[in-house]
Amino acid sequence: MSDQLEITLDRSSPVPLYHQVASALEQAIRDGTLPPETKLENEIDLAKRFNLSRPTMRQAMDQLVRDGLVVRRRGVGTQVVGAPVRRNLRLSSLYDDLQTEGAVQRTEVLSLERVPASADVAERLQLRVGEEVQHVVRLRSVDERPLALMENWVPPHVAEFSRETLAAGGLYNLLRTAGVDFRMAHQRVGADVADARQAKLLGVETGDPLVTMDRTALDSGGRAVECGHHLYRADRYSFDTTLVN
Amino acid sequence: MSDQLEITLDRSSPVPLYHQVASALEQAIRDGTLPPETKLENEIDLAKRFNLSRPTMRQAMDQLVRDGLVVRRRGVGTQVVGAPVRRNLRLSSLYDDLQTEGAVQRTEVLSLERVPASADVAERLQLRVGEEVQHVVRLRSVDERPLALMENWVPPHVAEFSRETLAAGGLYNLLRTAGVDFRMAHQRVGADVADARQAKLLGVETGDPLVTMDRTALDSGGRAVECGHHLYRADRYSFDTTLVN
DNA sequence: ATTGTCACTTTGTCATGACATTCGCAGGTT
DNA sequence: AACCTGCGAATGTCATGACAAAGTGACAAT
Repeated sequence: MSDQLEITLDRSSPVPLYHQVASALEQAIRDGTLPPETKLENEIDLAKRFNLSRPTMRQAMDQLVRDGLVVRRRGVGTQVVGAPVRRNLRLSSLYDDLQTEGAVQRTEVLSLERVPASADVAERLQLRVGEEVQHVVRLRSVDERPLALMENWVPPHVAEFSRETLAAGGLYNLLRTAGVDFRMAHQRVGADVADARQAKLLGVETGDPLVTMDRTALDSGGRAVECGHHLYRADRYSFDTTLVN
Repeated sequence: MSDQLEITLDRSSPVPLYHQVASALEQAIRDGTLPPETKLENEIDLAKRFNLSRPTMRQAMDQLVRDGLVVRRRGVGTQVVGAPVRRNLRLSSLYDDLQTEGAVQRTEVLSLERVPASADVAERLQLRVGEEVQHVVRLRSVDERPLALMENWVPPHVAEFSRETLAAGGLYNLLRTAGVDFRMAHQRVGADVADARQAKLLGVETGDPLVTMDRTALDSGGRAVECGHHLYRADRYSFDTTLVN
């Protein structure tokens, strides 16, 4: 019921107050300071406690709700969810995801060339069929074990890159430093089985299951700047999501 | 740039204003009234036009951003995204998803029994291992072609059901009428290959790829009320998501 | 014992006002 | 011609205030 949370807010920081509060609460929930089923104080009192207005407090709670950490009920209050929460999918690309988990990863560029856009790629990137695009195939390994076979297409007017820069920083980082700022991605997850070539590269047997992911990334102008078709070893990767009403 | 949108708001309706506006705009975008790349009016003027306050207008825009329909840039404005947008994943269960698309579907209950909870199920439903749960296996077909093999577990204290009610309305509808109100679900999507039994039921060959989905649904109290392990034919089903910064 | 009513609490919705931050552009300076 | 500066425009953040709707529990009436 009551919580002796110690949250210090920095009003001069460029990071918004609602985000500071939400992050602090998220951490408190994840590290057990606020155990599952805990009933939080009401919004008004919480806002008062942190010297915030209620809209700001609500904005923080909204974020927690969207991330699947708490549940709100009108007339009742806000509770920490009962089931353990997995970390959610983000628009950060696999590279960041793994890096933050402290794993040692390596990316090998298998191929980098300019090709005419296929009908599928042209449609996803809003180009004309046959227009030239950069095509890169990479193999990503974690702890020296292959994990993902990634195929991506980028229009030349978005950015140009080389094998070296690609292997070093990950595609998204590279594009970001080239001035592209991602805002959004549409993503489709499915399944397939490995053919002989894919199996050899990924270190599995032909016919083993693979998770497929097709992603189209959009920049802040709403234009498609990159699309990709990725294959993951099904025994070592899956996609988590939280759905909220 | 300018838009001659005809949106009529019903201030006496129980559905919130921001939702009315967001739905109207979403439809305008999907049906082409607001084509891709269109620059919307600024928030202030839009709010004025609909006789709304700016926070309410912003709340509507927020929803469009989360659904991946528009992109906002500070100092610039709001644009409809350039790439075609697929409809997003919702907490509605497959039954509703397909029903709204007008397909003819049939659900066959293959098995319905009470079993002791396995370690995995117990953890997902926050029960003790060995505690009794209802276990149901269903085969869902669309247009007489099998699509999904679904295995679900529900604690007895949540709801009781029979083969008839299950086949009729879908699991989520059934639980809803039993007084359960879903708020949230955690979901993991992966891949596997069909074994002989699964292949026979789904009408594919042994070794064909399947999309796997493990979902745990929570009610408004944040307690787990249902979990499931589903298998979908990879050639006929996949999961779409929109990721937003 | 059941039902209905009422008060209270808490979240949901909406309005108004203010200032900060960022982007794009025009115009002037070097 | 290139660079810098300042201005306007648009979204981002935050505060205050108010009422609505829904759940909970106590109490009274049937």
